[in-house]
Amino acid sequence: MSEVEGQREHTASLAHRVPDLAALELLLAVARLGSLGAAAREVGITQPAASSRIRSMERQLGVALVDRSPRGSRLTDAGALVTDWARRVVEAAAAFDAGARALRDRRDSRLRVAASMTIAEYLLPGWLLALHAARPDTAVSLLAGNSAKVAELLLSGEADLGFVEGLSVPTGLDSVVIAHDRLIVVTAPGHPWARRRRPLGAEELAATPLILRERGSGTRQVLDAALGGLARPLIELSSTTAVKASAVSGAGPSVLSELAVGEELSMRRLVSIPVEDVSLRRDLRAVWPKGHRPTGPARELLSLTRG
Amino acid sequence: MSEVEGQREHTASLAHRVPDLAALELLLAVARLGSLGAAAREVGITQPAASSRIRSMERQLGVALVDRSPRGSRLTDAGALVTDWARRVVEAAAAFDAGARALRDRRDSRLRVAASMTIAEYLLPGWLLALHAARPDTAVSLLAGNSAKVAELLLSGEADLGFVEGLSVPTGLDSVVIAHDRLIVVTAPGHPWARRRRPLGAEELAATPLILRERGSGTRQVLDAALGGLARPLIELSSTTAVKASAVSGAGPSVLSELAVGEELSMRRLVSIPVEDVSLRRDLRAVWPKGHRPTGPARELLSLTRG
DNA sequence: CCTCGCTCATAAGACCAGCTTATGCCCTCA
DNA sequence: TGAGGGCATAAGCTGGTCTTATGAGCGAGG
Repeated sequence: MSEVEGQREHTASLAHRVPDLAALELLLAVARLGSLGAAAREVGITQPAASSRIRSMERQLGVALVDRSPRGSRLTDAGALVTDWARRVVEAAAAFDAGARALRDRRDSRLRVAASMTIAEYLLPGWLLALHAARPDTAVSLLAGNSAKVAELLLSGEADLGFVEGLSVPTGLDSVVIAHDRLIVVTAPGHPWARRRRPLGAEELAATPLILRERGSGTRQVLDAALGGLARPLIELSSTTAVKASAVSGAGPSVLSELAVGEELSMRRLVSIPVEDVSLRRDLRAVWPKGHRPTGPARELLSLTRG
Repeated sequence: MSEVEGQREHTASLAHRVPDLAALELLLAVARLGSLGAAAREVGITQPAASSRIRSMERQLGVALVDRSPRGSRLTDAGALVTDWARRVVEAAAAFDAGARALRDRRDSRLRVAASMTIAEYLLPGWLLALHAARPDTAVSLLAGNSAKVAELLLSGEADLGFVEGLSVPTGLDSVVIAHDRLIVVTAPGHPWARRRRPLGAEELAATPLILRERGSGTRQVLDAALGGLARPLIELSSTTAVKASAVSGAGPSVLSELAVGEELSMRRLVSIPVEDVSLRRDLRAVWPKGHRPTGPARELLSLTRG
């Protein structure tokens, strides 16, 4: 039966083929410390547990990862590669954790951040990790919403620092531009546009039905403004995620923040279509109540975002 | 040691705070399908199992993720954010899986790829995912080594397509440049260089002891060539990973491929120091035995890498 | 030369997390 | 008003993973 099982590999989910996070962290510890036992101590398990965990990982992957010797363990070549790929997974998990933590500690945190969706999704976890590295004892809480909501939270004193993307700064707030974002036209690699030689024109873009966020979203506002209110929806979806999934599946072209599609582009699940004559840049701004310059942890976070 | 180690007191490891991959995949399925039951069917478990898994995830994170109603489940605002962060983790896991799979199927694969370490670590998993999307039935195997090893594998017929980074093309091979890589100078954010106004000059770089890979590595070769063989090592380490860890911990400045430090830069664990008068670009090339133009799956993979 | 100290491996048993099956309630739609 | 889809709860089982206890290889130092 177990040979038949091999055929089902396609259907088995990732979770069955990828070691769990604890195992990946253990592998990183082994790589760094050069010994199973030392790695075991670091992650708080016994040496036999570590030995068995690494061994079952090697079985699962079908590759020898470490060279064990009576005076330590070193990574094999394959192990070095696997460790590096594992590090990416662990880093993504650390970002997840930083975000989730901020989301949970809604109440009594020292630094309460309000951010628009795109920024909260794609940039904030990284900033939080950096902040944690610089000031480990700063507890951050996160509230997400659109620009109006961010302004409201700041003005009512429920948030200390805000981040918005969009064309204008809400009244009553001071701001500084911390980065730029560009909306880009994307399609699945199979779409005819993916093979175009010449950039897309504004009229052609406006004339083509697109997969879009709903009216009122920041992304949609910028696009409508750039095209003069003309964007034709093929489908309207209520989350960036849903829009991406739809575009990846080949339903049609879409316009999305470049922040949102970085991974998809680098993995070639989506391709970017050059556009001319359309300005799809927008500013990302940090904002705070007029006159109340950020201080303390807010200032610290702000300084981290200006890279 | 990393300072993270010091504060292990109540900071349980990531694995205890981040749901496992199966749970994250389930969450993605719920987001996509709008129902716990449907998501459960998709990932091959029963509805109560899914319900309980999501619930324990909400407990673990301390945040409500889905609004359950008698006619389905929708993500809460926080749930939408968490789902997006979860997607990053799952994508990293997918890249891990693609790489590991290629590493395992060393033998009878239809496409045998030989790649230098940097490319194998940072670029290949993404390409493999893209290839898998385009040609799901292509089995790929991966052999990693330095340029000479790649050339040897190609010439002896043990590999169909190779990827190398470096200054020259091994003899006997044809090549095409598929991308460029740049070596960049990085330090921990606390280093004095991080606050420089003016770019670093070549002499200053050559005069400063750096954290480096060992002599003979591709990275080191390029740096030595650019500086005229003058690079002064502060520490010499045998893996990119070790160099990065050392730089992050603040041991000193280092010179690394921008491919290797993307995450560190975006998370601000490292900062990039501008340099002038030094050419640290290098070509990344696909290579194959002279005369034998890639065909079939090799050609397919090649076309994916030229984005 | 022997013993200590480090390494890793193996075996046996305990434990706990998560699954399945079996139900029940709620809501909507025909 | 009954059918169907949606979610929650309860009880029991299974399996993986941990721990403790032990053995064996290798190197350094008295």
